[in-house]
Amino acid sequence: MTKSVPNSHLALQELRRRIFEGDLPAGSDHLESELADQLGMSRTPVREAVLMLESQGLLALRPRKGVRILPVSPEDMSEIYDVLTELESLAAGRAAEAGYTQDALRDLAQAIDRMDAALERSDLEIWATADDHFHAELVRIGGNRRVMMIAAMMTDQVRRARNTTLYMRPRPTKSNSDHRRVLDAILRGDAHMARSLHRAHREEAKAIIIDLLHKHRLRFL
Amino acid sequence: MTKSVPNSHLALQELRRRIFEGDLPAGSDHLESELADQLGMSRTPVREAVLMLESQGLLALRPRKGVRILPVSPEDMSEIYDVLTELESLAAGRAAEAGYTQDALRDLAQAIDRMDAALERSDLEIWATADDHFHAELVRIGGNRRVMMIAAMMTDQVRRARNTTLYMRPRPTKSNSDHRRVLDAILRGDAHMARSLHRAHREEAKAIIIDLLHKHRLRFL
DNA sequence: GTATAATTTAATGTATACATTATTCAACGG
DNA sequence: CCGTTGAATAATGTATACATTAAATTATAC
Repeated sequence: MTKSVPNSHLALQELRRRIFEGDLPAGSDHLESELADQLGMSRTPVREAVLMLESQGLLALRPRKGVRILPVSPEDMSEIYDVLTELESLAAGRAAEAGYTQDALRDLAQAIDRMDAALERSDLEIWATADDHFHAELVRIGGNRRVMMIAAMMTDQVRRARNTTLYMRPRPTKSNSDHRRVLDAILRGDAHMARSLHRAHREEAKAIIIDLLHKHRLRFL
Repeated sequence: MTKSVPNSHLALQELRRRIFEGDLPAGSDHLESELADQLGMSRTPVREAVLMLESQGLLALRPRKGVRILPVSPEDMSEIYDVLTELESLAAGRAAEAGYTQDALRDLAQAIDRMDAALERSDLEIWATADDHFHAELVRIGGNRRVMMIAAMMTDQVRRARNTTLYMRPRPTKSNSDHRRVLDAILRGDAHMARSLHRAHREEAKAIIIDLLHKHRLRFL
């Protein structure tokens, strides 16, 4: 028995994958009919997927010119990191106030452990995956569904850029100790400390990335 | 010559209007075909509009049951106000850093004046419109397009609820003096002060509204 | 009378044909 | 030769017909 998953949903997934993996490069244009052909379905579900992706800021519909996969400029990165800084800090504070048990925070702790281990082996891919997980989980336990949704959206928008800069930046050892201190503050229920620690963490990350983009003259990704 | 505005765009506008004005009440269900009939167009553009509205959090698609106009619960209000608090405070700080001239801030100042005048006459509708304008303009001069988009989305989600609570809450005189102090901090270029003043302003507003909802046993709006 | 299975129904999901319109390219006039 | 106009073109926007499928309803067995 084949479970019924709508084509529009498949199109959404597949287009997202192609954007993140670079099969649809930043700045490239594509006709609805081309995409439909490639995905083996009609324009209708593709169009629906494209509308979703537009509202998520991953591409732009340019009438008569096709859909453009949106590049991410340094200014975009700055905007996105600013939003993430504010909302994740809020989440960190709220998580601290919520009084989670150590057990409920195990997922966070394990993500940090994976980051440490990955860093030992200099496996930046694994490190990045665990880092993403840490931030997503932090936002989740913050308990605000809208913050979750917005943070996921912002993270998606920088995903490609992140892959590019990952191997340029210095080894993120400081990042790991930051994470531990944030987790510790949450465990102790120190909301103010969790907030400000995480804010500082994000602001540093932003500064490093933006600096990197300028140094390497990366006008967009 | 007839200006060419796509039906899907008309549908979006008109559905938004009907949601905000209560023609499509919170919690009500509607079939795509009904909406299409009412709007005098086929299902296709209506469907596209509905997908947009779903991604903006105004309605939910419930397969086989029609689209549901999403009610806003006190928990939703709390989430939304938290997001607005963080992002508008960021905007206030950034606006202060940007070093705007008095002239560039005229729009903000005028909005405050309109609020004062409206309050004199106890015209809460006008006051609310000017208040919306103040917050939107504040976010605009904050210079982060993503913050603008998110703030607009959150504001849309509480628009209906706001209309309901507007006449329940005490006269927002404190609100006006808050606004003046925020504007003053921005003018002086005091980012830290602008941030914390606006944060306090929003946190107070949140507390008042949430309290009101509980007192009046308003489980959703 | 109740529970289960089969059938009907009604709504969405999808394909396709068509309408509309911005762009392109060519013809024409200056 | 350049600019303007107008037809051709190609893409999106829209309507509609159809396929699919979850829900409702009926029929049937126990």
